[in-house]
Amino acid sequence: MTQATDSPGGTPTRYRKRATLADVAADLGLNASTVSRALDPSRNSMVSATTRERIIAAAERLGYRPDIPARSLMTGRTQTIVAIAANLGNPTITPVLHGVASRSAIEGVVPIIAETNDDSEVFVDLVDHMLSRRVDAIIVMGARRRDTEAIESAARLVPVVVAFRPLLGVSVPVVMVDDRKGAELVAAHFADLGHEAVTQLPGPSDVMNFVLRDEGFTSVVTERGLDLLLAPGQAEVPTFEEGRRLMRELLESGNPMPTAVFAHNDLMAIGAMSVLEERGIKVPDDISIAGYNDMALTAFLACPLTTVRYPGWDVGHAAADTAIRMLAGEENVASVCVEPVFVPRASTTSPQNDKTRS
Amino acid sequence: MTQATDSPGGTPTRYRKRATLADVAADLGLNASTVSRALDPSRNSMVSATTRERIIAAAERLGYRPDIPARSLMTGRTQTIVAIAANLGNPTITPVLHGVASRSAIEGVVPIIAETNDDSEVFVDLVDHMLSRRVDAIIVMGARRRDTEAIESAARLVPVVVAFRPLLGVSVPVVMVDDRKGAELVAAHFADLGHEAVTQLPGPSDVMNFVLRDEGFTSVVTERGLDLLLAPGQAEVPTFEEGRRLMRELLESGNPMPTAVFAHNDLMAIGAMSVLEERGIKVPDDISIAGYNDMALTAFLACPLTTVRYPGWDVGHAAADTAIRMLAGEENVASVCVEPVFVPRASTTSPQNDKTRS
DNA sequence: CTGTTAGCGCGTTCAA
DNA sequence: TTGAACGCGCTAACAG
Repeated sequence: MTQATDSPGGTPTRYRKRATLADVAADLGLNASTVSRALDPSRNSMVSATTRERIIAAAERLGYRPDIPARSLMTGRTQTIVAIAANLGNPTITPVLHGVASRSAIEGVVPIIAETNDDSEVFVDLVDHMLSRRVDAIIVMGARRRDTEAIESAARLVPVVVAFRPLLGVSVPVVMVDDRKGAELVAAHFADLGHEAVTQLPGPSDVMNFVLRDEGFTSVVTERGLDLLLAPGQAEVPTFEEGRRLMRELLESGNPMPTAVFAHNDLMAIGAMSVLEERGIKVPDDISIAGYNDMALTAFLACPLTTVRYPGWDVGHAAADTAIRMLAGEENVASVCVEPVFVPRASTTSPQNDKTRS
Repeated sequence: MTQATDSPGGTPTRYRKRATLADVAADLGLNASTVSRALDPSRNSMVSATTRERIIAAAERLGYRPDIPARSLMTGRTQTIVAIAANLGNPTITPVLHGVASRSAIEGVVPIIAETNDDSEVFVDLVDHMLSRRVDAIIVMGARRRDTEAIESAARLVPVVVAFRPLLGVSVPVVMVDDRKGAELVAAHFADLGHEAVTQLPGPSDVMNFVLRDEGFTSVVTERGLDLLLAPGQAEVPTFEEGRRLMRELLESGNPMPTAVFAHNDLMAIGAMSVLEERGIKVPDDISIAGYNDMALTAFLACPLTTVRYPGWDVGHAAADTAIRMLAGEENVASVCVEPVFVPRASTTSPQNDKTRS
């Protein structure tokens, strides 16, 4: 069986050719148009009940399947939207994709999921490729500031929605969580617990989420009269490793130590805690730590993490909904802002004593 | 701006029409075929260098993008493969998708990611839909036993690869991790630690992974002469909640208690540990727990989890590679089996005393 | 109700 | 080296 025999000389065709409308029509001595009409729910009333049934039976028998790319050539729609993420390894993205898929399914639209690895060059190529595929709409979930131009450019051809990572000053609808509010809740929590010197481990400032978290945290900390100690730097990428690095730098800076630290996401928080544990510094007794996102399992860590729940599913659902409404021709579709939820756990408590080292 | 004005009565066309080959050709007083040739790297040698450059410049200027669906009508290829997962919420799937994307990118193939929610009806519909979209290949990552027929049927039309969740007796290549081996390593670890009475919290038996884990664990436990206590039942779905349920049932069964438990995945293991903690039973002192998959963060749990690393990226990469090779016409493409890695952590230790309750 | 014709955008084939 | 004609599978528009 090393040689296929069904085509004399060329590439062996091991796969069955699919039946077309013409095949079904020929089988019944009908015209392809009639078959097309009989098989389309919105037009099958133009076909007599008897021939319609014959057609349906024949289509079934011959294993007919509509050819969506061919159809899209006429209709201009591919029934496809694409969600472009920065990194599928980010657990926070999963519920967002889930929400997108859920809303799309209702419309018979299929989401394509693509990944940029946070590389702007990849982003531009990917958008270009997706336009070539004639996707009906694009949901940009991995935007950085420098991607604005590419987004505006794509938005002249198809509906584009920015979600997950917001972007300011962009002319397309944005679906986001109120990260400023989420960070404000963390700061208020620190203040309520009686902390007086706090700091943050900031994420990269070209991702708007982290800018908003910074702003929200800073504003409430200032308002409540706490000391906002200088951050030890900024993460290049918001990962476990970078959380470790920033916490190490904080400890080794020789600056006054805070009694509470807001890490801009859970992974960084966990990285920070791992450094503290290595050095015998107790969380939350010696230092309180809060994260952001409420990743899976943060409730089951050695020290369950105080964090802010990121309602990813809702974001994805709203993003797909927005795209689909634009696709339907709705004008001036509004941006959407979803509320985060503060989740206090064991990693934060009142300051135990004044061993703030100088 | 509530009314678009560029089309008299119909739907407002707010989006720019894309340029076609014919547009570029007309702009230059050339024929579309020439433009087509000039823009295809494999045929542009048939065009004089000067006109080629004029064409490339004009295409750029007019914003020409190839229309992939239209092209697929001629070539029969859509440059698309689909990965069908049971549940994107499963963190173990993410690296697999990552691997698929990574291998596909090399080929210019774009992976579509779809989700069945472990519903066989959805699975069948989805496969049907993807065949309608003329995807070039299908990677089935969420197969249950009852899906075999649908898989075989699809495999007559396009290359199909089963991955992640293996399926036995299927005529298509399977890319899997040696779960039997992984479970054997867990059992051997228990035996080496001196445990004498062990059991497992099994996942659903219509997912082959769990059958293999059961077989591997059972065989080594028997071989090494340990008591294999009756499992408290079987999880409907391999989740945190089901892990809790099984552990509760084990504790309340009145049967002799094991000193070590193998949960068929990490989520179930963590669920089980949460029940033990509630009841004041210490892990690993009173009871050892092992999981499977090495999910993110399992190293940072209250009690870091002994587990088996699931090399998801490799599985995804190999699955895409297999699909692409089939697509290239390669015959009798072989199945692939990737080796798991045992990861001992703090949740397992030697039995501390004989407080096995009767 | 059904058939005919045309064309979506592209690549292929044959001619020039 | 370039052009013209055709057809992929489908739907839209018009005839009958």
